[in-house]
Amino acid sequence: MDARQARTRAKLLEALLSLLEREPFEAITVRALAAAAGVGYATFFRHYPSKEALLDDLAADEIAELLGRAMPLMSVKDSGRACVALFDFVARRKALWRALLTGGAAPILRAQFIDQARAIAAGFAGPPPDDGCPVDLRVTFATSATLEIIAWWLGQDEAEALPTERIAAILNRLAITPTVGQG
Amino acid sequence: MDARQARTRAKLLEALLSLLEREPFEAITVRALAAAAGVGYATFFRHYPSKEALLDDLAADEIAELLGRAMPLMSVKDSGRACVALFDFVARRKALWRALLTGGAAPILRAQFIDQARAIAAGFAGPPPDDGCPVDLRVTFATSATLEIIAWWLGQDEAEALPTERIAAILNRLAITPTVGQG
DNA sequence: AGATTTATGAGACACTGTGTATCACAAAAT
DNA sequence: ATTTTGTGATACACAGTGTCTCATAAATCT
Repeated sequence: MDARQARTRAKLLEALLSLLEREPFEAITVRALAAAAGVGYATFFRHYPSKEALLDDLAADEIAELLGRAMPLMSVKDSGRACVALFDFVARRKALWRALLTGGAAPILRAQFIDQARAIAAGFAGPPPDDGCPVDLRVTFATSATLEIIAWWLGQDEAEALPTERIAAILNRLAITPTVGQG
Repeated sequence: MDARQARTRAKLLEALLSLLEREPFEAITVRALAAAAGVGYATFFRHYPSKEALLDDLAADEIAELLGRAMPLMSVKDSGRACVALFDFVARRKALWRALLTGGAAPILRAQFIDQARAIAAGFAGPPPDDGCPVDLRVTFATSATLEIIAWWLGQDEAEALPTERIAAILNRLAITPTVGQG
């Protein structure tokens, strides 16, 4: 009887996704979540030990897909293109990412996403420059710029489109160059 | 009878500071806090409506002092110097800032600090460039680089000193220049 | 189809943490 | 010395988590 289990889990994931469009993660109680999924309260704990575990499950899917899209671009020496890929990906579930990345909502997942973005940036930034700085500021910049632009965009109206190509050009010029500064 | 009240509040602030060195903000219960301060549980609520209010109080002091130090430097067109001022300030209470800025510990205060740092950076960055990018990436970079370096340093041993002058030079060259890129 | 697993729904329960109210006591102020 | 006011201790209502039990419905197997 795996079909029923899978269906219940799908209902729970869907319910969380739906509730996240209206309220932050912390404000969602397991009872409300179960009710929204049309599932018994105790049933929830038969599938996930806690609310966070459900979020992790959701995030794992999301991040796995993110990796699948960004990875093929990591060999290309074009940071802007990878950022555009990130934008495109996030755009597909704008409401979800708004809930996840803005506000002090879900620091767990936000930290996960930042780590992921950092790893991607580091991947195609290559070895760090020997400029005496303890952290690779090129990676710092690529990551923070990407996140900041996404955050800005998440706050805009639905209609607003990202000026992705222009941003890509700026990032390519600024952030990921063989050496920091005038290169 | 103001002296007693002030003393109690001081005890509470001190206790929070002390507890933050051992556990994240969320893990600290009001009961433990009151006990650590040698104060009755209900007494806490006579001074602060919630745990967050106490944190806000602590943050307000901290940020006010931060402003007093960084403000005088905002007219100077030297981002590195302001960053060094930030470093020096954070260094005075390393344990506190480690608890506040690292991990997913206290997103509220972390967000406050980031906003503050952003405002400072924007102050001496001047008007944003008209490069079509919706956010001022110079500010983004100055803020994130400063935070990242601080975060790195907070993870180091006590003895480790920040290479402030070198970082200042890098920041001056990279981030806050009249126009983005090759200037 | 009928018997047997197995997931589910409903509700009760213990536990923890928050925030409020009460009362007696101690420390100030007059 | 008396009044005022902050404090400590305790009890309480409330909300949310995670566990448990039991009857029921669904899926699997013969």
